[in-house]
Amino acid sequence: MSDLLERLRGRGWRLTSQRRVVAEVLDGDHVHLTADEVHARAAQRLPEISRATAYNTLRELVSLGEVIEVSTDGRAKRYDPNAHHPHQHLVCSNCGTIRDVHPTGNPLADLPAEERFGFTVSEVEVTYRGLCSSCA
Amino acid sequence: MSDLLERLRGRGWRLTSQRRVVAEVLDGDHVHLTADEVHARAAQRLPEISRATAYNTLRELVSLGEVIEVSTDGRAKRYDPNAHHPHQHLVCSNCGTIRDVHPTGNPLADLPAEERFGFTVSEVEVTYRGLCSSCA
DNA sequence: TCCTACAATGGACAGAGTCTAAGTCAAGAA
DNA sequence: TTCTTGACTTAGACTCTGTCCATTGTAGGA
Repeated sequence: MSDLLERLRGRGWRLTSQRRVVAEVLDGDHVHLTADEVHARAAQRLPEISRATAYNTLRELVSLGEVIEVSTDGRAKRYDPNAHHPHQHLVCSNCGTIRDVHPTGNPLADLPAEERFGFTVSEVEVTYRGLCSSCA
Repeated sequence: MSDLLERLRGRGWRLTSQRRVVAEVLDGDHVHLTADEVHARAAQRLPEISRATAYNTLRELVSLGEVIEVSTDGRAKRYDPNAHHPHQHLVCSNCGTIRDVHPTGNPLADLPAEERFGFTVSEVEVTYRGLCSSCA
């Protein structure tokens, strides 16, 4: 994630302390925080940061392709910094824990032409659900 | 869908006019209405029906396994009455149109044991995204 | 150092969904 | 048929998530 800031600067992103802490909070594997969680953690380091700024920064990171927006439960969207390694998600139906997973196969190839209804299909999103070891 | 009411009665569901119109509204293929759309259509037939009742009835139909809850866009959840025929969804990224599709293959088998992190995986949800013929 | 365009703030607002207290009614009992 | 009662419905307040806007602040170039 440290090179994220480099990449952003390279794209002409104005680097502010707020944007820096938001980017820092989104560092690591299997990170899937909600916007409010991102804001709360950012506020631990930079108490003045506003909710709107957290939301704005997340939206920009998503549109820059640096972070993926995931909504696995119809509640708050979650933000996944693992945007440069294609993956899918495994979600615990009980506690909501999310893990990044890498299934084999290519689900796009599994959708026959007669099942495409004239759509130009470009993306597939797969969500596995079940119980994690703690909840089982 | 007409036998849905039979099944519900068989389960001891108290059959009210409100529940009947909600069930009737959810009839057909490729039906993916939001809760508010369900309420609006139900209200055309039964003007007094309240929003809370529409929400309650949908929640019950979901927990009875008669209707599937789908959230393809992080906005309002949609309700899919096609619960007894396993299928996945194809969504237009532009206009939001949803179609039921039937991919070949078994995505559950594509998740190797070492990628399951101790989870008991029971379900897979696949969402194909792209542009429909009108939006392309 | 100074400027200024871009970013941050905070509070109002909006959409989706839940909750509650009070009123109503379906369906079994008599 | 009428009565009774617990389940169902209602309206509106409330919560949660997210967006918008007018104002204030500041990063970074000249």
